[in-house]
Parts: sequence; C-alpha cells; structure tokens
Amino acid sequence: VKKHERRPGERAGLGRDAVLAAAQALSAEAGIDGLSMRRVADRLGVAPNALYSYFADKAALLDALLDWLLVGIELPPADQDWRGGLAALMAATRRHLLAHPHLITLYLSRPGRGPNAIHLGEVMLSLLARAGVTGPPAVEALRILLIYTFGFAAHEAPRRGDPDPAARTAGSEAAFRGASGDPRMQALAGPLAQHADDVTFATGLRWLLAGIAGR
Amino acid sequence: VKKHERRPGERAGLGRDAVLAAAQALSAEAGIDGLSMRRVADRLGVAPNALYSYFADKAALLDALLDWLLVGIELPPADQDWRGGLAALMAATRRHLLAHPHLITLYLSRPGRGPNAIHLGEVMLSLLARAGVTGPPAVEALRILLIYTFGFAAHEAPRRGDPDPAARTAGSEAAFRGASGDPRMQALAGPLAQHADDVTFATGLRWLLAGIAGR
DNA sequence: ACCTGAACACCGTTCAAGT
DNA sequence: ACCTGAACACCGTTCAAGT
Repeated sequence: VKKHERRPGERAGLGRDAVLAAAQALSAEAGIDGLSMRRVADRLGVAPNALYSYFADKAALLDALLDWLLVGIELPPADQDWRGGLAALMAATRRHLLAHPHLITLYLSRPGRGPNAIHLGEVMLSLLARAGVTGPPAVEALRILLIYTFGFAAHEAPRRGDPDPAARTAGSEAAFRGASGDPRMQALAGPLAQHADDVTFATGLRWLLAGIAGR
Repeated sequence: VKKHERRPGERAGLGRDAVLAAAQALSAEAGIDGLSMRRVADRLGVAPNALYSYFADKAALLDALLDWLLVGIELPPADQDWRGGLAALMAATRRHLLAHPHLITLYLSRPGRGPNAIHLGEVMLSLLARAGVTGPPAVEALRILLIYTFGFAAHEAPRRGDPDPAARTAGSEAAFRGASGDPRMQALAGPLAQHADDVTFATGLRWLLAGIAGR
C-alpha cells in the first residue's frame, strides 16, 4: 500500500522469488479473485508494470506460482514398499495442496510442466517401477493417481479456509451437515468434515493402488 | 455487438434461459477468460446492467450456467447391472463435460448443488444401492467417482478445443507426443491422444468400481 | 418489472522515458 | 537492466431514472 520511499532511479531489487512470495501472501489474504498484478505490485511498493520485468504476463506468473507451491512435498522413506510409499506420497501431496486452498483450482486447468511438478512425477514413476509397472502403463497409473489427488484436494478446498467464497455458502454447508443452530455442533463440523475427508481420500486411493497392483 | 433496434422503454424479453444460452455461446467462442457480463449483454443487444435483473452477480450466473450444462446426460438402460450402469453413466458424464471444455475447470471449484447436479447424484445412488452399497459408504463412493470423473475431464480439457490457451501450449504438446514436424503425425496426434484418454479413463474407473464391489 | 445512462473503482498490458 | 508515468481498452457493479 505504501511505497517504500525510494529516490527516482533507485532499484527496488525485486527478483522473481520476491514477486512470487508477494503473490502467494496476497492470495492467502484476498483469495484467488483478489490476486491481481496491481495489488501484487502495490504490496511490493512498486509500479504495476514493474512486474513485467520478471514475468511475461499474469498467466506466466500463475504458472510459476503453482510450481513454486509444490516445493517441499514430504517424500516417503526409501525403504518403504511401493504401495505404502505411493500412499504416503499422495497423502503428503494432498496435505501440501490444502495449505493453499485458494490456488488448488488452478492446477486442474493448467498443464503442470514446471520443474517441481516434473520431479513429483519422477518420484512416482520410481515407486511404480518398484511395483513392476513401467512404460506406458506407468504413465497411465501416474496420471490416474495425480488426477485423483489433485481433484480431491480441489473439491474439498472450498470447504477449507477460502476467505470470501466460503462465507457465501457457509450457511448451507452447516445446514447440510446438520450442524446448524448449536454452536458446539458448528465447532465440531470443521474437524469432523476434515476427518471424513481424510478417510474418504484414503479409501479411494486404496482402491486405485489395488488396481495398479493387479496389473 | 449491434443493438437490436428497440424504441426506448421497449422490452428485450430476455429471461434467464436466453442469458444462459448467450453466455454458453460466448464461452465457446472466446473461452473462459472472454466470458464477461458486458460481452454477454452485448451479444443480447442489451445494456450491461440489464443482466442483473436475472442474476444477482456474475458468480450466480456461472453457477446457473454450470448446472444448465449438466442437462441431458445419457442415462444407462434400467436393465443394466449396477457396475455396467455406473461405468456407462460416468463415461457419458465425461463426454458431456468435454462438449464444453472451457467451462469444466469451474466445476471443481464450485459446490455443485444445482438441481441437475443433484439429480445426477441420485441416479448414482440408486445404482450403488443395487450393488448393496447404501448410507455413508454410498456417499463416499459417489464422491470418489464424481471427483475422478470431473477431475479427469478437467485435466484433459486444455488439450481439447479451448481456443486461446490451447494455442499457447500447442507446440510443446506436439513435441511431448513426438508429433512435431510431420503434419501427418500432427493430424494423428489429436485422435490418438483422445483414444489414449478414453482408455486411461476407463482403466481408472474400472479400478474404482472393483473397489466399490469389494466392500 | 424490465431496461438504460452514467458513473465508480477497479483490471491487464503497452509505450515511451528516465537512471 | 530495472523501474516509473501515463495511457488504452477493458472489467463488475451500483444508483437513479425512465416506461
């Protein structure tokens, strides 16, 4: 909001990472609809068009942001069997995505060819190879697992901490879960729903892994 | 673009359906990013704010549009077994969604409580009941199947007829599939990819149905 | 009830210019 | 190379007014 007080000609010293960090922080506060180039620039104390020194356009910034959010997904221990390893990896991926509920939606509509997305795919392929699944069938299994994991996270994201849209449907959600009225029930609704989500996610994942094992 | 030549005070006679039809046609031509209230109004020969007589805001229009697109999904024959029926229904749903590739993304991020979405869920529940799956486990299975189906369609949509974004990544897609250069290979890439998608979708679906059967 | 005119507060992006 | 000023062509939405 407030420019950082620089003399004319003085550099702000942004860099791509600073822009991405600002964009992520902004989306956490204002949601996906509040994520604009101008507001990111504002947050950095910089003119709107300054961002175009680092990203060709808004789409390029979003692509970079999504890949940036995949950094640091917990990898399963190397001595685990392929099935437990894949289950742990997909669960960790879902948890990681849910840390940024506002941005999950974007993943489904974008290619996902960033370096971190590719690395995740490679780890999955090495686990599948240990199951004896390689080549085209491995790519097929990988795709199914990724769609399930990202789709699941995208589907439960609106129920999570999305600031504005959540408020819109919060009432019907509570009613749907029979938790309207009693505030103690409402306090339980969140954790209860999350637990149900965890169980449901694990169930579908188990079915898919059983299918992969049966190849 | 051109107003329909009405005298001042004369009605345009829009109605919700006319607005939805215009919105759908516009998104087919201009993609999701080209779908604006002003352009929908323009297409109807009406002032931008006239739409607010029928929809509270753009989000309400989008919600109605998504449910409207679920109309007419092919239902499986009543004498089919539950497994074949569910497989056919989910395949028909995916095909139906892919007829509007530009809008699929929106489904994942929105609740989906419209009348048509609810009807689809009821048909699924009745098929699951024939498999002996009812109550909470049925809701769990339904959710997993829907996430898989919608997620899959959302994931392959960008490869389909999305006008602008497709052009952006068309080159890398062709290279990825090893179809760069030779125009005969490029002509094959589309149908080939679609066939691979069909097979992959059916495979994952079979795995999930096997899991449901094993309950 | 349905629609228009005019306005408000925003967008993404480009171009020329400054250091 | 990095950043600013100013401008362009857009947005969604609201308010008052007309029929």
